[in-house]
Amino acid sequence: MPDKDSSLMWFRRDLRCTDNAALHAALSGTGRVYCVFVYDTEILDTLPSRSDRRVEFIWQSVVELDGELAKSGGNLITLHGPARQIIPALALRLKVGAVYANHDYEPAAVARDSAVERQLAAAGIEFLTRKDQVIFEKNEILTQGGTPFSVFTPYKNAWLKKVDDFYLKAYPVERHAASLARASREPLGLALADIGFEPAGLKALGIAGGRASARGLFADFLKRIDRYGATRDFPAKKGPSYLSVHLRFGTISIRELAHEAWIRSRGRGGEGAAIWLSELIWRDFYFMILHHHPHVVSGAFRPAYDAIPWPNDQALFTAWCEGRTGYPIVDAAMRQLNNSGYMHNRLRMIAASFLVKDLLVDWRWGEKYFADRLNDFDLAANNGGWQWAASTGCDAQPYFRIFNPVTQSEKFDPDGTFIRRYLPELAGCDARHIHAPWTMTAEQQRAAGVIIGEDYPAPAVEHAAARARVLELFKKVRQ
DNA sequence: TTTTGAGTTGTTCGA
DNA sequence: GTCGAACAACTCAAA
Repeated sequence: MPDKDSSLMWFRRDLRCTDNAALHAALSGTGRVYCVFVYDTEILDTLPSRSDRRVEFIWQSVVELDGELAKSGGNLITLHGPARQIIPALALRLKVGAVYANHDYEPAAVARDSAVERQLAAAGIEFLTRKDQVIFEKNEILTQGGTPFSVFTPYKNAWLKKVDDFYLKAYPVERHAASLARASREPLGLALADIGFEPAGLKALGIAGGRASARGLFADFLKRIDRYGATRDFPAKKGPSYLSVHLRFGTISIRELAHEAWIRSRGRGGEGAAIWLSELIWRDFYFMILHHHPHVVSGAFRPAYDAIPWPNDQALFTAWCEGRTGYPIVDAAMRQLNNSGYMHNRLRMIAASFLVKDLLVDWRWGEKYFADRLNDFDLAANNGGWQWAASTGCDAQPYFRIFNPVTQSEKFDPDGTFIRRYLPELAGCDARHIHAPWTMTAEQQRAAGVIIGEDYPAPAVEHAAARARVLELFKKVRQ
């Protein structure tokens, strides 16, 4: 029989023991609380490589989390296998009365949690879940008609109207930490090799999992948050918070970030904080969209757009993936992604727009490529971003709004600093030509030390012609 | 129910 | 170089 006096906290994408809703709920009960993290093979088996930056990040965060729990006398049971079987089995073995976890909104996770809940229920064990990774979820922000929003701005206005200290306050986990229970660590140790993965070089990239790293990034960002609005669009500048990967795995709490941004946004000079808060609201928005419209995982938010006959030229797609389209801003962006697992937000828009509207490749190909490589990959945000860029999503940009990769480059990397960082072959180009190096004369190319077509590719497509082609493609669907 | 105003991030053209 | 309009109509949200 389950022991009503103990429970199990199941960590997933909430790898911290401060300000954690489900952990707080578990510790607020009467009994002992065991903690577990499962390296879920149903997820890990889908990864393209055994050397994955996300897995290394999770591993580092898990090790840190175990250390934090140990300070209060607990520890983290770490297991490897299919979570939907492991969690019910562990709950039975520990004889707990309840399993606690935080909500996950991805369709596959929802299905997994339903399966776990059914198995637990059959054994008389409760499965208790909490909202944790967003400020407002599901149906908390609705139109006056009681329906979910599908346009961002009115959603954001309603969000800002509703938010207050109550929704932004931290869950005081520390107060109850004495209830943490210690469990034997068998059968799995804590090494990355134990789950069949190798280090992926995070340290060399200056990335580290865990809450301490997240806190450091946040403190640094707060020093420049006032300038966020003016700097965020320039990939060569240190504008963004770089917290996305930490938000993805929950090594920092969204409440902690949103609370600080909200307070500052209402103060003097709070414009930067207000813009950043908007980005956090976008995050809530896309989780809400995914909850209400799970079909976006496989197709367009507006199904009519699934009829677009994308030519899907494999060679063009490969050139895009490898950063050799001949458009420097696109190629530099893709090499940043390939080298580091990160891509600046402005560049995500430029690269996505280019793949879809210049190379005429199905947005889902690009979505998948990003999903496999982004350290901060999140299904809801990545899907929303791609559908926005492809003009197939809710509140997407209009189909005729097509980024010009040269204009964008001139505007947001005016002196070519970012391009030179990732395309050393173009380092000798002057700021006037680096955005469109094919416009250099043969003599200029020799002077710059780069021959177009040899040292750096000629443009894969001509933008003006590509623009006309994609407008035609959309025209067919609209008729 | 009907009407009205508005909509993340742009580009191009012509004056 | 700078500016406004057109792009092309549509859907959403609120009055």
